[in-house]
Amino acid sequence: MKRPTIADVARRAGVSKGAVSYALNGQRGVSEATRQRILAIAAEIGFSPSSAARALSGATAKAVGLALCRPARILGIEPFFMELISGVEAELSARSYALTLQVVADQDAEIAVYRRWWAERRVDGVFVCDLRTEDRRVPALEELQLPAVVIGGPGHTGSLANVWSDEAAALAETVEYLVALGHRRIARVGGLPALLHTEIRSDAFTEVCGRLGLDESVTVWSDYTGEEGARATRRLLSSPNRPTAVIYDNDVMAIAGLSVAQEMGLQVPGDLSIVAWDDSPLCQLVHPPLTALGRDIPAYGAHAARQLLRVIAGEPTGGLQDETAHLTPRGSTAPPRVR
Amino acid sequence: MKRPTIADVARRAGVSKGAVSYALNGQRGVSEATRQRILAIAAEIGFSPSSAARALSGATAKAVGLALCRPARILGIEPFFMELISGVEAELSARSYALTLQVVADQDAEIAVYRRWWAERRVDGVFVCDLRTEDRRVPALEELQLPAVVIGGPGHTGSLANVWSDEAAALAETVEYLVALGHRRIARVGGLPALLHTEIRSDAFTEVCGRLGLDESVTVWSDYTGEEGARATRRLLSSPNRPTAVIYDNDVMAIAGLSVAQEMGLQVPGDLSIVAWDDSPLCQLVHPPLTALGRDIPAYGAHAARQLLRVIAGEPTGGLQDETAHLTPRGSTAPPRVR
DNA sequence: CTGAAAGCGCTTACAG
DNA sequence: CTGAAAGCGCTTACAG
Repeated sequence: MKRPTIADVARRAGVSKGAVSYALNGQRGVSEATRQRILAIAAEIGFSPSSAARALSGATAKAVGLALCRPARILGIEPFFMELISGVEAELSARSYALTLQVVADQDAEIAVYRRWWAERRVDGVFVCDLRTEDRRVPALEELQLPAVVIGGPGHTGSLANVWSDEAAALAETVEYLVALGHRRIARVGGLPALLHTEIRSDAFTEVCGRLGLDESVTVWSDYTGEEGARATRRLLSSPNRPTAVIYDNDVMAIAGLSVAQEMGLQVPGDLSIVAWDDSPLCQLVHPPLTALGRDIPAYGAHAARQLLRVIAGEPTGGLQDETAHLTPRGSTAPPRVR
Repeated sequence: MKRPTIADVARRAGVSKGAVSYALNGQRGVSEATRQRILAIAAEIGFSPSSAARALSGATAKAVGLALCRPARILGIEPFFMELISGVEAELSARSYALTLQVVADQDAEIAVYRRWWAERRVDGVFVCDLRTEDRRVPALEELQLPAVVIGGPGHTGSLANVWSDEAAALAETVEYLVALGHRRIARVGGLPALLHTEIRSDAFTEVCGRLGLDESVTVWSDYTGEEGARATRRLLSSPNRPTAVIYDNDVMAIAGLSVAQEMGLQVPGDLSIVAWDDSPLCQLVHPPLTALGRDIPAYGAHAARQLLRVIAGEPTGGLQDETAHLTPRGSTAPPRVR
């Protein structure tokens, strides 16, 4: 089946190829009546302009890129990324932009992908996830002048636009809630320490614990996997002065932690309260359902996409603060049982 | 920063653009020494051929498409898709192919996306997921002559190539294992009935239960969500002659089912054995860990990608059978407690 | 083995 | 408001 070209449309409409181009792109240069006739013919013969030809003529590629730097099993189990992608996609496809996805092994590979995409003119811009405090991707993208939006922050984004959520405030709210329930020994199982948002949460945890005089608070580090979350929980619950509440940096580790508590014969929430960051349907699958910090991740992705299209269009764009995660109390938190 | 073009490389190397093209694409027409010199210069100035120009010149777009027809929250919670994508991606990027992702609302929208991709020459081929018994996408793709690989089957794929796994055998093995443990009343919580693989599993379930004389077997339908899985489980466990074992069509429903059993005061596995399809890290997060049917999903994706590249290359390609899921017994299955 | 040239299908100044 | 034409950066027959 031969694909229709702009020449086919022009011939049928009895106009020049230029006129068809103007009509399709909503440019002035054709009368409204002609435009309508051209659009009708294009629809009739199923014409869509070749993205290659369009990109080559200096117009945009109508595609943006997302590189993900996580192993397959983590990508699979974390609902976060797929929800983010869904939201990004919804916004992009409404504007006829395609999303190009690439899984990379490390930052160097990711930067190489950006360079290739740029050289190939394959994308008009990119999203940057999992920002680090010293992130080499930021200067690399600045040097390429490839439009980019960082999904994260605030801070450490150089001259790049970003969308972010106030993680410090969400963490403080959580600790205050646990203290209000009567907890004093609160632990936190953190995610990868190299990630900026982990650092932001850690600093906030230290700050709020200091402010509230919780001198037995402790943070242990993990990597977002269930295995590590379970191990960290075992360590915490084996200490002589074990915590009465644990805040986990993601849902997967929280569920693993719940399982460990049950395995060690502890009642949740009687002996141990559990809070999960990243509220997802997973949190309501377990028994008891987990108290969790959640926000609308597809919307976050949609906002990032809108922001990136703005950068690509050359509009002035800076940082955009998204909603702060809110706490949904469920069965996994309660006042500590007196021992 | 100006992007280097093939002309820049040609000028530096003192050869024609054609020679550079031949050198880059491994074609005959340049001496080996010249080829090496050209490649070195290309690497030095960071040249990658414009994908747009390349696609326009009749070469391939070096991109393939994947349309996903599931709502955001299901995509997020099912590890299957992200693991599949990881595997697809690994294979594609090794061959310098990009993956274009689009989330669609229904089959009509998906077909429209295929038509647009085809008209735009945006992709060289596509993957088809979630095959149905009467699937309109198959004739649509045949008509477009857009290279495609169905991830699913066997059967109902028309003239399209496919990769598939023997779900019937895996189901039979599971039922036989439960019967060997002493179970006679086995129930199944199925996924969406419109999907071919659900039908294949259902037919296999009926067949094996008939063969083994399990006349109290029952299947209830669900939609892969935890909510529906929980509801189906409540219904099953409330019946006077409740099953002693339940097989779930995905991990999420199985975890929800475990939670419902615990909530109803039943011991797992003493009062109820549970088997999950789609073994994923989730199955090991809960207590007890779930006996599950698993296989290597990233590898499945990689095989699908290799198959699609073969179709694109015009090589003869038919159906490719992937490994059959195998049962990993864990703590959620045991002989039924005598009542 | 190498070079000059046509052509892919668009967009966009430039004339009319 | 419309048409003819150049040009984007490649690939690939066609001559030499």
